[in-house]
Amino acid sequence: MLPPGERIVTARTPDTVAAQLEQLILDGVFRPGQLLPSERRLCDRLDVSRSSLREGLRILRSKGIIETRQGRGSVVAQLVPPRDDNPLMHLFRDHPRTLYDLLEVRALLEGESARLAASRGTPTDRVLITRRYDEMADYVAKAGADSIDVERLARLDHAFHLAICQASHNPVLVHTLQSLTDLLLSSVFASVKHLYHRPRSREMLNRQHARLHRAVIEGKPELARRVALEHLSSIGESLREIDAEDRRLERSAMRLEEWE
Amino acid sequence: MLPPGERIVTARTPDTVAAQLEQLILDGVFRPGQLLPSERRLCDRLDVSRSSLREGLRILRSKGIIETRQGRGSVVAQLVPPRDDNPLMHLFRDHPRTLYDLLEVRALLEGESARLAASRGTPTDRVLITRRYDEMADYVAKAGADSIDVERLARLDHAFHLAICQASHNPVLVHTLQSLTDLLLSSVFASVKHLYHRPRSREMLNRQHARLHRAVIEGKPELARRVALEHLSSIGESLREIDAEDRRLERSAMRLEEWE
DNA sequence: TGTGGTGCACTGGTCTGACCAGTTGTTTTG
DNA sequence: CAAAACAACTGGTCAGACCAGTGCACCACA
Repeated sequence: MLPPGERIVTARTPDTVAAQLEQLILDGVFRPGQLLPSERRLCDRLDVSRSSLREGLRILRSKGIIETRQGRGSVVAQLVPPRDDNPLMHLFRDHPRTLYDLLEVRALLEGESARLAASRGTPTDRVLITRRYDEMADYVAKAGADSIDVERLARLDHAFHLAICQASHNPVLVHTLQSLTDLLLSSVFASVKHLYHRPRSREMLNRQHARLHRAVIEGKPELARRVALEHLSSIGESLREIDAEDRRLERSAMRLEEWE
Repeated sequence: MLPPGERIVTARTPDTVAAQLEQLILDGVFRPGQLLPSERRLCDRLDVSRSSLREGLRILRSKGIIETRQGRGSVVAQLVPPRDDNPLMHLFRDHPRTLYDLLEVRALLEGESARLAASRGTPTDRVLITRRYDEMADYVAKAGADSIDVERLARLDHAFHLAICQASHNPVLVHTLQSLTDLLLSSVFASVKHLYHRPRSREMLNRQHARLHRAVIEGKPELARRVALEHLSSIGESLREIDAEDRRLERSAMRLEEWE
């Protein structure tokens, strides 16, 4: 019996081809700028068909490891593809205030996304949005107030908002909002978790989600936008409150340390 | 548009296959979680050999856009960002329709940025904005209509908008807008250039810049926002005109009905 | 003695058709 | 009725052919 979720799969030929060539490049056998052997030669050498070899090369090409020109051959790329560590991460480290700037931008985008979803959303979109909403509402209703799995709730919450955004039918909007959300979660997930822990905040979120869901489903663009804006701005306020409390705790902890 | 220094090369079959399938996914013809038609069927439909089609699928697979299992088929991936770098960046490139989605989001952000600049901008901000505006206006006035260096004008234009955005005092907004602008310029710089080449568009841009500048400097947030929105939407219209004039409607050949 | 054209031997790009190997639903069989 | 066998898909791989660019050696002409 195989472990659930994990699936043993025989390594595909193109993947092993790519891995072997990558290793050769790492080992310095093929150096940057150097011309690789021709495809036919590589087939012989690695003992695979040309189709599989070509798919393997395709993998390396889309990683930016080699560059290919017809009639010429494939060369090992000179530059390592640029890394994308997000410059905003640094901002968060040094300036907590950035969190509220982030919420400001997210509010703008969430608002527009809700507005577009209400005006452009297809029946299919509405079914999906409602499904996400029900999953979230059901979980909140069924789980006792104490036994709530905050991580799971956060995922359901996120899925709901994502469904709305996708109904806007603007991939750029989806992507931009997604990356801001990732940024938010990766930097201050701990704070966001507190939102779900406090009964008062949780009830507020529930009410707002219900209103947002209704506005979108009933096709009321301006209302949807306004509700989304309020939603985000009250999240901001709650985070401010939590922040203020944390500070108080921190101060008292510091005072405690001084005496120990 | 190709990155500078890149040769113009006839589009390879697997690349166009990947681009076509990406477009269909973006259009919602194939939705996340859905099973794609089988490779043989896709070959027939796209009129390419199975080898080329498979290389095309390989491209999508290495971008994380589809997942494939032997004997089962290929499904559109559920999760959008499984990768460390921005996978959708690839998806956006070379898809003309996405351009207008991009402009839609940019309009939203530019509008808010102008509004905030008008309401939060400090005297220093206004001096800087005015300086950028004057540089741009002076250049347009001095240069004869024929002898305009479009690249330089585009830089001045961009600097003006950036100054306004920075006056919003929201680093997240600056960063988000900046990255969308980069995406825009790197993908369709050629089209954008045309805007400056046409006297009619250029005069329109000048007028709108003047009005935007005035609204921000005089501290009229709502006016500034509205002017910025109009600015972006008329850019969109002009690009649509250029696109329509320029060429090829053949892209709409493949649409939903054919796949059902 | 250059020098420009021409051809050939490479390179990758694409197509065809065959067979192997998993998956899944149906049919047969105990 | 359940389990085994089958059939009809799916993707995975292979071999061989031909097309299309590239670059170099060679040769004829100035």
